[in-house]
Amino acid sequence: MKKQNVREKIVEAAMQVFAEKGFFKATIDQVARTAGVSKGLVFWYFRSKNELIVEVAKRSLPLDVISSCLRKGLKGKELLNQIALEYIKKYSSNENRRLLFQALSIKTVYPAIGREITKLCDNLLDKVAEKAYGSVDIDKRIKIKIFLGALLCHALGNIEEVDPDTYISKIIEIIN
Amino acid sequence: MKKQNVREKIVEAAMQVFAEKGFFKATIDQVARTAGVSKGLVFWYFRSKNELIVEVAKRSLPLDVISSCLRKGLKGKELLNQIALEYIKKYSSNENRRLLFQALSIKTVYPAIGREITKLCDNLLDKVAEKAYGSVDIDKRIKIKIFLGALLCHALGNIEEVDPDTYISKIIEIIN
Amino acid sequence: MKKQNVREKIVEAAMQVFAEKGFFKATIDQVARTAGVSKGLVFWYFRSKNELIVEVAKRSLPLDVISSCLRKGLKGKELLNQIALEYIKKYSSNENRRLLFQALSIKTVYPAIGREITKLCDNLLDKVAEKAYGSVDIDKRIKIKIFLGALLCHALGNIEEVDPDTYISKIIEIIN
Amino acid sequence: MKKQNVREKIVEAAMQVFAEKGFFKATIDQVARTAGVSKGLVFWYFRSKNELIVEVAKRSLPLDVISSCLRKGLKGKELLNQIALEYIKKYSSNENRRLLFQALSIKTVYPAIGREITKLCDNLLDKVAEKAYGSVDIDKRIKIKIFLGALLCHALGNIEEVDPDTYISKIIEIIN
DNA sequence: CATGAATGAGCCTTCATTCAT
DNA sequence: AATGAATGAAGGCTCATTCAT
Repeated sequence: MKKQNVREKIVEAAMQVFAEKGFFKATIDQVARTAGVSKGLVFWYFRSKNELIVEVAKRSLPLDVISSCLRKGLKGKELLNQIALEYIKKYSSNENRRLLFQALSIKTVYPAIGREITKLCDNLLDKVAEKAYGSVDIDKRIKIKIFLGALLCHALGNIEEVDPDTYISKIIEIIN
Repeated sequence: MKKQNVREKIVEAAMQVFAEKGFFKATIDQVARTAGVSKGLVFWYFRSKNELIVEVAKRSLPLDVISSCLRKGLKGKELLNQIALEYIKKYSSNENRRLLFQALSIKTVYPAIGREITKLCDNLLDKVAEKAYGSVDIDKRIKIKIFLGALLCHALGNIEEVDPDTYISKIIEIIN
Repeated sequence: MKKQNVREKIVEAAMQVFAEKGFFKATIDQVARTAGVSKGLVFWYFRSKNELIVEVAKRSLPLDVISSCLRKGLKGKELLNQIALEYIKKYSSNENRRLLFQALSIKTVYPAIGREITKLCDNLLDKVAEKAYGSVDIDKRIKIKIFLGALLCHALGNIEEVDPDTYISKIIEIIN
Repeated sequence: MKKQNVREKIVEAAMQVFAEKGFFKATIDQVARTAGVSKGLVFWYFRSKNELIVEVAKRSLPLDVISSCLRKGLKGKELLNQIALEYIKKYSSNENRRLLFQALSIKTVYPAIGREITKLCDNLLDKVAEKAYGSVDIDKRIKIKIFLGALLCHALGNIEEVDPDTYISKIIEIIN
C-alpha cells in the first residue's frame, strides 16, 4: 500500500516534469525532487528512465478514455458523445496535452508505445465503429478515424478558442 | 551556391538522423557523419543544435503544403482536394511522418515552432476556410479543423491500411 | 551454531561471486542473492564490504596449506611434498585460483591482506626452510622462495597442461 | 605526433593512478587530473575505462621483457640471465609490481588480458625453452616454468631483502 | 570553409550503507 | 536476526560547443 503510494507519487511527479521539460530534457533529479524522494529511489521503482518514460507515455494516450467508454456499454451517438466529452476533458489540461504529442512522437523509438498506439488505432477503433454504427465496414472505419482525428487536432490547438460542446456536437453531426 | 549545397546536405542528414533517433537522442556527430562533413562544420552553418532542430521541425510541418496550394489560387473542393493529396504525399514517407509528430511535441519548448504551429492553425486555417467555402464562420472553421485533424490522424497510423484516394474523397464528402 | 551457518553461507557465496566478478565489480546484492539471504543480513555479519573482502582474501591465500603442513610435524622432502600436494589441490579449483591472484593484487590497498602475505613470505618461508633443510641460510631461503614461486606459477597457468605429480617431483628434485 | 604524446601521457598517468588505487578504485577523474587533461579527452583516446585498463594491464605484464630478449638472439644461460635481469629491473618499481598482480588478477574477466597471459605462458615459454636448451621437452618446459615462477615470486615480495644478482645466479644454477 | 582535438557541464545509473519495521 | 525500502555520494560516459590550425 505504502509501496504503491510512493510509486504513484513518482509517476505523477514525472508527468508534471516531463510535460514541462520534455521527456529528454527532463532529468531524474527533477522528478525525484518534485516527488520529494531521493534519486536512488526512483531507480528502485523503475529500472531506468526509459521505463518511467514508457509508463508516463502510456498514461498520456487516450486509451483509457476509449476503453472506459466502451466498458460502459454505450452505443451509437451516445458512445461517441461520451468519448468526445471525456477526451476533451482529459486533454483540457495543458500537461496531458503536451504529454500526448510527446507520446505520439516516440512511438518508433519505444516499441512499447508503438504497440499501445497500434492497439488504439486498430483494435479499439474497430470496436468503437462497431458499437457506434452496429457494424463495421471500410466506410465506418474511416468515419471513426476522422472522429478521432478531429479530437486529436483539437488537443493540438488552443482549446479555449472554440466552445467544446459546439465542437463535439458538430463533429458528431458531421460523421453521422 | 556551394554554400547552399553543404547547408542543404546537412539539413537532409539531420532530417534522416532526427527521424530515426529523435531530436534529443540524435547527436551532431551522427548528423555530421551522415552528411559526410566534420562536426565543426555543422556549427559553421548552424549556431547551435537547437537552430538545426528548429530548421528541421519547420520543414516537417505541413505549412509548405498548405501555402503552396493557397498560392495556386485554387478554390472550393479543388483546394481541399489538392491539400489532401499533397499532404498525404508528403507524409507517405516514414521520415516525414516521424518528424511531424516530433515537431508537434516540442512546440511548448521551442517558441519558434510554437509560432509556426499557431500560424498554421489560426492564419492558414482561416484562409483555407475562406477559399474553400467563400466565407468564414465558426461552422466553417470547425469543418476545416476536422479536415486537418483527419489528415493528421492519417499520418499517425499505418498509411497502407486505407487507400489514400478513398480516404480523401470520403473526408471531403463528409465536411462539405 | 545457526549463526555460524549463516555467516559461512555468506562467505561461501561471496567467494563464488567474487571469483566470478572480481572483488570490486561484485556487489553485495549478488552475494546476498547467491547466499539466499537479504542484503541487510550481510551487513549484520560483516560491518562492511571490505570486511567481507578481507575475509575472503585471507582464505584465498595458501597460508592454511602451509600452516597445516607445518603443524603435522613433517620434515625434509616429506614436508615440501605435502605442501606441494595440498597447494595444488587447493588451487585445482578455478574459484580459488582466481581468488588467489585477486588477493595478491590488493595487498597494498588492504593492510590486513598485506600483513598476511608478509607473514607468508617471511615467517612461514623461514619455518619451512628450517623444517625442510634443518637449518636456514640465504641459500635455503632462496630455494624455498623458488619452490613457492613454482607453485604460484602453476596456479597461474592452465593446471591441466602438466601432470601435477610430475611437476611436484620435478620441483622438489630441482631445489634439493 | 602530438596525438601520440597526449595518448601516452594519459596511459602513464593511468599506470600511476591504477598502481596506487587499483584498477577499480581509481577514477577517470584522477587519471585525467594526473595527466593534466580534461576527463572528456580520456574518452577521446579510449572508448571506455575498460579499454584503458586493458592497455595498462598489457604493459604491466613481462611480455615485453621476454620478447625483447628473444629478439636479441641470445641463447643458453645468456638468455635466461638477460631475461632475469630485465625482469627484475622492470619490477624493481613498486608501480610495475602492483600493476603486474592486478593484471594477473583480471585475466578471467578481461579476455584481452587472458589472451596475453596465455601467449606468455604458452608460446613464449616454449620459445624460451628452445633457445635456452636447444630443444623442448616436458622437462625443459617445467624448468622454464619454475624459472618464471621464481621471478614472479620475487616480484611479489619485498625486493630489497635479497640481492638481485645473487638471486638470479642461484635460480639459473638451479634450473640448469 | 573545414577539421577534429579539447573542454566541461551534466546526467543516468550503481551501490554500499542505514534503518524502520 | 532478518528484511527491503530509502538514501546519497560518486563515477562512467555523453555530447554540445569552442578553437587552434
